[in-house]
Amino acid sequence: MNAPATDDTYPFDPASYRICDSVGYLMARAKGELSRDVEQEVGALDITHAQASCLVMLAHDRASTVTDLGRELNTDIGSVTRLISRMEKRGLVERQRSDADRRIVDLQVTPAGWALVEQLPTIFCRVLNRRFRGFSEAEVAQFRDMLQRVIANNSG
Amino acid sequence: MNAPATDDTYPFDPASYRICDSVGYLMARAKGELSRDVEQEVGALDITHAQASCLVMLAHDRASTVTDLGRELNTDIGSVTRLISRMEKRGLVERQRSDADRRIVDLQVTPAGWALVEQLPTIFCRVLNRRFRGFSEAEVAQFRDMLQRVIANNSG
DNA sequence: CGCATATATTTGCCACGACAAAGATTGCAT
DNA sequence: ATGCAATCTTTGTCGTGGCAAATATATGCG
Repeated sequence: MNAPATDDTYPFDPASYRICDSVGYLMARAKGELSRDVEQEVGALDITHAQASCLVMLAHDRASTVTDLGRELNTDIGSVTRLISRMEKRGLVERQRSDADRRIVDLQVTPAGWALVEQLPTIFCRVLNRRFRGFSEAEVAQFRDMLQRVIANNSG
Repeated sequence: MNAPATDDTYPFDPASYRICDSVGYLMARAKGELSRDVEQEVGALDITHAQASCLVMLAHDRASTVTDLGRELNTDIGSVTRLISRMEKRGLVERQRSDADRRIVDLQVTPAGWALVEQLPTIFCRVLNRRFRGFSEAEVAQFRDMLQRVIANNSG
């Protein structure tokens, strides 16, 4: 009962494909629920999920430029530029042209930004605890591992 | 070794939160990779991932109106309206106001749409087979099950 | 030095998703 | 039958993501 249908389509076969039980569909759905939850929670702080992620990355020194943010968050740099512009307008971050390399614009989280950053881990964990209710620690670890394997399978 | 760190923050704790190994981050990342792959593949047919999903839903009779599509794909109905308009302009679907209930607009896939639909399962499976390389069937089943549990955990 | 190449950022354009408001139609309750 | 609530669709507005072009700066090479 665990035998693959055919060899070179294992384990996914177009002939028996049903979108409703496709892992792809379920991934999109689960990620959508998680995102929606976070969006709602951070909405109380008047920011979006994307803005919250950037704030955390900047605050934890995982990024200091829009290019860094694009790489870490795996999103388009042009989008990040505009996202940062919106946050700058709201006084959450500041731009500063680098003297060492004048192509670079360094980003800093303002005190107003920090006030939000401090609340984010709590919010993220609240959402995760809700969504992963019923998961043992081992299951979460296994889930994380599977996600990393999916991410790693990126060539050919 | 399976004991939770603390009771009410189990298994996610803000104090030890690091975005880089957050399951939320990994979910977003993995889904992003999967989506990007599909986007690239269906791009050859000159449609987007969202359009492909709608076509499949309509073709497999899992939806016949924009409201159906919004519910099944878990996205905003207003977005679907515009998405269908773009597809209608391209001759992939047709709108027909229902006689039985004139509020309803029934959607049909045109022959041009069907020509694309027939190629989609193959494309989806190709992407999945690439991304889930190294997964046993049991692992895929387990992954699917976990995703469904995440999706089901939606109240409080 | 002068020039090609690479890097960092910004901007334009389009597609998409969320939210809210508006318009049309239906159905139910009084 | 009238009127009100519910339902279906569309549209406006905003934030975001992907792609490509434009700009500015840096670096390396002759």
